[in-house]
Amino acid sequence: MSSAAVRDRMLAAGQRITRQRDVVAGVLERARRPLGAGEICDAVTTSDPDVGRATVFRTLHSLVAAEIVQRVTLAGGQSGYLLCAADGHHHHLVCTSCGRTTDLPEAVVAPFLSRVEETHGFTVDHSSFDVHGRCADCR
Amino acid sequence: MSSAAVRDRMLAAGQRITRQRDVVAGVLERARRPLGAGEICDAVTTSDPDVGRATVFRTLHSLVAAEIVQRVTLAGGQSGYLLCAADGHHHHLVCTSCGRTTDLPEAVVAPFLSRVEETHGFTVDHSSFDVHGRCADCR
DNA sequence: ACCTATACTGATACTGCATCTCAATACGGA
DNA sequence: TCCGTATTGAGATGCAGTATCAGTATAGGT
Ligand SMILES: [Mn+2]
Ligand SMILES: [Mn+2]
Ligand SMILES: [Zn+2]
Ligand SMILES: [Zn+2]
Repeated sequence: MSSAAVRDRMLAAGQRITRQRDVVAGVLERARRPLGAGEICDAVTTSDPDVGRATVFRTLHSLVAAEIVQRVTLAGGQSGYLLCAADGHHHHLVCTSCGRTTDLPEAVVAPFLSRVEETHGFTVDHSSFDVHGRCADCR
Repeated sequence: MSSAAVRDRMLAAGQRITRQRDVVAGVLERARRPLGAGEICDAVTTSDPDVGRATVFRTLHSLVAAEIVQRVTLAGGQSGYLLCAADGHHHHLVCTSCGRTTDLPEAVVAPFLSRVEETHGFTVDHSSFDVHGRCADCR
C-alpha cells in the first residue's frame, strides 16, 4: 500500500494530512507484520523524535476508525496494528512463527456469522477473530 | 458452576486450593457476565481485603491456563474473565446490551476452522472469536 | 496568496492492567 | 506431624492508553 493511497484514504475519511500522520503511516507501511504499540512508538521516534506519544495513539485511533488500519491481537495477547491493502473491516490469520498475516476472505467468514445469527437469534454488531497458528510457508 | 466443582477442576489441574483462590473463584461464580480486571479486584477486596493484587492476577492466569476461566474481549476492548460451566476452551457471543454471554457450539466453530485450514494451508494453534451484538432477549 | 475556523499537536500528568521481586507463609502428600 | 515447595503480599515497576490545555498547522473558501 502506497503512501499516497493512505493519504487519499485519510482525506476521504475527512482527516487532515500532517507530518506526524505521515510518519506513523510510513512506519506501518514499511512493516510486514502487525506492530505493537511499543514498536510503533520506537520506530516513530527514530523517524522523527519530535512526534509526541499522544499523537501516535491519536493517529492509530484515527486510522482504525477510518478502517485504514486493523487492530489485531498478537500471540502474547497485546494489540497489534496492521496496515492492510484491503479496504474496510476484515479478519486475519496471524502466523505464530513469522508474524505475518493473511486476510480471511469474507466468503469464508460471512456464512459462519450468518449461521451464528440464525442458530442463536443473535444480531452481530461487530466481530473480530484471532486465529493464531502456522502459515503455509512456516510449516 | 458450584464452588466444589471449581476446586475439583483446580486440583485436577495440579493446583493447590487456597483461601485466596476461593475468593477469586467465588467472585466469578456469582457473576452472570464476564468481569473486567478492575471489577474483579474490587469484588475480591470487598470479600477479603487481605488478598493481594498480584495474587488476583496470578489466580486468573492459573484459571485461564487450566481452562476453567475463559478470557473474552469486552465491548470497550479490555479483557473480561468468565467462569463457564462448559469444560475446556470454547467461544462466546457477548451481548452489548446486557453483557451476558452465550456459548458458541463446537459444531458451529469446528467446520469454520477446518475450512480455514483447508483453504489457506494454515495450521490453527489457537483461536478466539469476539462476536459482539444483541442477544435474543435484548432485541 | 491570504484568512480563518478548527482540527491537530506536544508536554506532562495520570489511569488501569499486569508483572516482578523476594522474604514469609501455607498447602498437602508422606 | 513434617517438609518440600507452591503460593502469597507489599510495593516497585512496566507498558498501553487517555486527559488537559495552550499553542500550532491545515484545508478550504475568497
Ligand atoms: Mn488485511
Ligand atoms: Mn462459556
Ligand atoms: Zn509464517
Ligand atoms: Zn442481551
